[in-house]
Amino acid sequence: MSSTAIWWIRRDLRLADNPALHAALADGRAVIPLFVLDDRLLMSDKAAPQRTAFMLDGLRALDADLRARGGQLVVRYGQPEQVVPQLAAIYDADVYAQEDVSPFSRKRDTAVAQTAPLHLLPGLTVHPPDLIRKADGTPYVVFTPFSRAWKALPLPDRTDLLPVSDRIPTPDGLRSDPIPIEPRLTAPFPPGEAEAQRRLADFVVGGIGAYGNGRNQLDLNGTSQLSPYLRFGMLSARQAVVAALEARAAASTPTAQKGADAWLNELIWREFYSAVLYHFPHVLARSFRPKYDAIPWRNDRVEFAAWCAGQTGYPVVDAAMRQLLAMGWMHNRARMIAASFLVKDLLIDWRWGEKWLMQHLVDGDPAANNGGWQWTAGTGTDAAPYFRIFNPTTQGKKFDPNGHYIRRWLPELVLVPDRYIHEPHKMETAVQQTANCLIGKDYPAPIVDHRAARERTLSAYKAVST
DNA sequence: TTTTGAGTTGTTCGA
DNA sequence: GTCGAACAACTCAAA
Repeated sequence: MSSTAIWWIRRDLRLADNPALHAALADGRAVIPLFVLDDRLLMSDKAAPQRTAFMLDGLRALDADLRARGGQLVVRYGQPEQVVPQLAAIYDADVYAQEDVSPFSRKRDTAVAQTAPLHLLPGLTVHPPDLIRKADGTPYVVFTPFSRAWKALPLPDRTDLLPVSDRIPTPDGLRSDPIPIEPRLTAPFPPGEAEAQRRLADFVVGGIGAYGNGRNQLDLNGTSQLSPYLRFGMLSARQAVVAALEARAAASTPTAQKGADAWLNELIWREFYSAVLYHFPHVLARSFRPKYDAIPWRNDRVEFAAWCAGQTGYPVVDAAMRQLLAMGWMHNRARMIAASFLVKDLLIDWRWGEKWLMQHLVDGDPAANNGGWQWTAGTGTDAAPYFRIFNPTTQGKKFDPNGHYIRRWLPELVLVPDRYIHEPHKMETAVQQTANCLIGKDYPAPIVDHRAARERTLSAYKAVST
């Protein structure tokens, strides 16, 4: 056996609980921690500058962690199909990597495996996506039975988490290309494994107990905000699930138990949509259910631009879209409201919204993002019935009752009185002047009438669903 | 193979 | 203001 192995890093920017790194280190081998910067991904039309910047800074953090253990990160520009086999040949090294589910990754890995000894290991999800199947061998397409089957499999506990090695030696003399610098919105999500662990610990102590209801409230920080870290594997899915299970076991009140259960459920949704993409890769291009590809989308470019910019005249929708631009992240409830508005009020193809979010989300994950959009559009697995159309005003009143979320992201509405905060266009002229918010000038009137838009969508969907 | 119960996240209407 | 029913059937999972 060669004395060197390659740990090919993709979505596992961590040292702890890392099956690929663990396998590479077996038998005391030196390890080449390799990251290939692939222009096909960096320049893809679904790439996001914010996500790339988060990843690049995450690589810098990983490099520092490796150097503290006698190693270093090796970065190469190029295509893995060339870079990985070349390096493997030079060092006579086996290659270990965490298996991914996207069609791009699977095709790439199949190609690499032609010319390099590639070993794919689990870790993206707790249970490998092809493992959970119905009795007849076909994959689940409904969440609840999937989650039952998922929970029925052996679940990890703390002793299953792989430890970090003290020494991760890298052979001398390896060239590493410089990690590019991309401007990053600094505040919201400092990258790195240590930060991910801190946040997980904080959430388990301070947030998970109230997660059950708090996660839906737009004006609270009730979500875990761990998604960017899960996206790049700075936190492993297994670490998150262990934390959820432990929190559930330690819960002293029904509310706390409910909170832990709710978070575990969200993590299982992540596993579900990973499995859906694995088994049904066509969902990235088309509706899961083909009949919905016939919906006559209006695809009005002016309205799409208004949605992207947060200028629809529906405050909660606009706050959501501005939060996305400002943070590279959006509250989960806000994602549903904004998505429902695009698809069912504007009747714009869900793929347009899916792409826009991928272009801006730090946590943008093809499987979860696609699953969420197809759910909202009613075109996917276990999707919302098409007649379930969010009322943006009602949603705002319910989940942001005092307008704190709206005012945080829409400064032009700061002085609008509470009673108008969800419907600013109903202010009389005098109130507009007092609030320093003229409708049509400082803030738009609604670009569609919700009631009419709802009827329009119901008939469009009805026409294709029979 | 057939049957039966069930299915993330809502809204509107009318009593 | 609050409540239950209707929305519109359909597909899936499992017995």
